Amino acid sequence: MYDILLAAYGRQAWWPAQTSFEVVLGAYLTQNTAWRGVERSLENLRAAKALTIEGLRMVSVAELQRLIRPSGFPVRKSTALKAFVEMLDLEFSGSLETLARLPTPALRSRLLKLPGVGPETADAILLYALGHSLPMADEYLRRIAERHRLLNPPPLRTTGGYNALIQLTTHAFEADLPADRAQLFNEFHALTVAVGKAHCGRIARCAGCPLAADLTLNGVELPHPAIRK
DNA sequence: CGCCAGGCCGTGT
DNA sequence: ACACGGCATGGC
Repeated sequence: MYDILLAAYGRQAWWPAQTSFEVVLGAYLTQNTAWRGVERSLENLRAAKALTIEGLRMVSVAELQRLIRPSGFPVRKSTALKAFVEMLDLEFSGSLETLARLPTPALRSRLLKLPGVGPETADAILLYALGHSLPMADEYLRRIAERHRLLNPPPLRTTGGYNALIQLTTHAFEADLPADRAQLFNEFHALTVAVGKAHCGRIARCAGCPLAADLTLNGVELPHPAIRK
């Protein structure tokens, strides 16, 4: 599946951001939101000099809500972002580098305690902003696993479903060297989003999907119907 | 106009 | 643990 997607879409060079902190902001803002809107919010933040830790610390919540409006849920997301900066200031001397020094399991646990941070946001921050090597999943991978019957029972939109997808990805890359795995996890998720945006929405658009024709598991070809869920 | 988007949270069972 | 509805905005 990795090879098929890489051949179809090429290297994705994720995460699309200039700084690690910008990755964090994007990870929050893209929750259940089209990336286009996130780009507009990030532009607003950039223009307001609020794209840095210091900048975000200084901006008022009301102003922050106005700036991130294009990516939706302004009340929840502004509160969550302020909480992230507060944690950074109180526990990690306001430094992402300090935060990144925690061992992966402790760091993940800490992130999950933050308001507005669930499994996907935590793992995106770990993998793309803090340089930790770990597999991650998202709604697109969940749909792919469901529609191509990669898991039995099919993964649900719950913590259990998310963990099942993480295990599946871990096993799939088991044979690869640890040094390569970070890059493979990085690229695989980016490719998942690439195919997801094109073909794996709530309503599947199978026409032209590189997975629909080629993906086989245990010798069984796995085209999927345009189911809706 | 209706449906959708790179989730997460509170409540009820 | 899981089901379900709410959270908000802009694009198509």
